[in-house]
Amino acid sequence: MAVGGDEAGAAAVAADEAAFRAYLRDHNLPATAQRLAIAAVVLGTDRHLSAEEVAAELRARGQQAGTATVYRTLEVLRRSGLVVERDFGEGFKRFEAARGVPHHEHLLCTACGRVTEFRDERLERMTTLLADAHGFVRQRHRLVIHGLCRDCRAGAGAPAPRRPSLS
Amino acid sequence: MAVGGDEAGAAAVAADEAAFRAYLRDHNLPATAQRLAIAAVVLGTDRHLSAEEVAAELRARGQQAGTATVYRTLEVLRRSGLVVERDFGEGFKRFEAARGVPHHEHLLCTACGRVTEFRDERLERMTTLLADAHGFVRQRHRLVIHGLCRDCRAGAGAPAPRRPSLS
DNA sequence: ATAAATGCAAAGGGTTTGCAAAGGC
DNA sequence: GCCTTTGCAAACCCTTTGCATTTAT
Repeated sequence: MAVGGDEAGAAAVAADEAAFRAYLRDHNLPATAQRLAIAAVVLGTDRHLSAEEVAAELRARGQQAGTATVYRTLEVLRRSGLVVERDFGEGFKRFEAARGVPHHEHLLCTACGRVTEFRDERLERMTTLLADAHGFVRQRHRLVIHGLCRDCRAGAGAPAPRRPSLS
Repeated sequence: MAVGGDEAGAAAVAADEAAFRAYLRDHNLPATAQRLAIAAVVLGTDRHLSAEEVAAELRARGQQAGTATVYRTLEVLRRSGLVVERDFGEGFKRFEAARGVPHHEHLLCTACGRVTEFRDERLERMTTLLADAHGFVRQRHRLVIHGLCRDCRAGAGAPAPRRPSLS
């Protein structure tokens, strides 16, 4: 199962990888082969990968890194702002290339696990109003809609596998 | 730190506890002292308690129960429909008395951890439309707004403790 | 009396950490 | 060469499970 390739704009990926190198340099952090490999995996896909999936993809590329290194590097990527950590209540975390997107919501297919993103201004405004109505000053919010994606809705009889193709 | 008391309508709590006894009877499950004590704690508060907090409150009431029993009973309560399980991405789960509320959103104070609930019909409809716009059939959704509650907004200089009073 | 729940402790999954060895800069 | 990272394994947290004992009915 190869991750990456032309899923995400090749140019954008290259730019993100360069930004990560710059971040490492600016913070006097060694640019090790493992760090760059892990960054390439996470920044090179549109998917929301778990730590375990990142490690598996590294292995698939013949670039293996220890579990601890994977977690530590994901934390560095998170601090750099290039990667965002997500928790969909699955019992583990997922990591997503930030791509400079300010904020977006998630649609999660309950059959195949596919994650789709979207952005909606009205929702943005509405959450501010809702918070205000209850005496809160809104800082951020998080919406996840669970449902059936187009594909799974069609083949309702035989639900798609939990690990979908990369579309 | 005493949980319960008059936070939730005393009558409603009594009704829920009776409903739990009925559930146990109907399913041929023994109504043990531990089960009733745990039910009393969770059903008797409006707060969203973690398993550990439930155990602590039991101890505070001199009614102690083993960790495994707490988890097992929380699962029984969940299956009975009287309690709902929540995951706020804190690394553990919280349990909330269902109170027959169909669905609601959460406001989470980032300073003191207080959880406030609210319901909004427009949001309900909007999520259906949003899902539809992306080819999904909406099943359910989950919105958490993070922000500062009224109290923490006021005393901004000295953030309130992570474990707030039961107000 | 019987079948189930309890409690303890051990196992479990995901994640973090301590420390000797390896490797950037 | 100095300082950081790596990798392994142990530790960690929350939760679940196995099993002998206790308990509700």
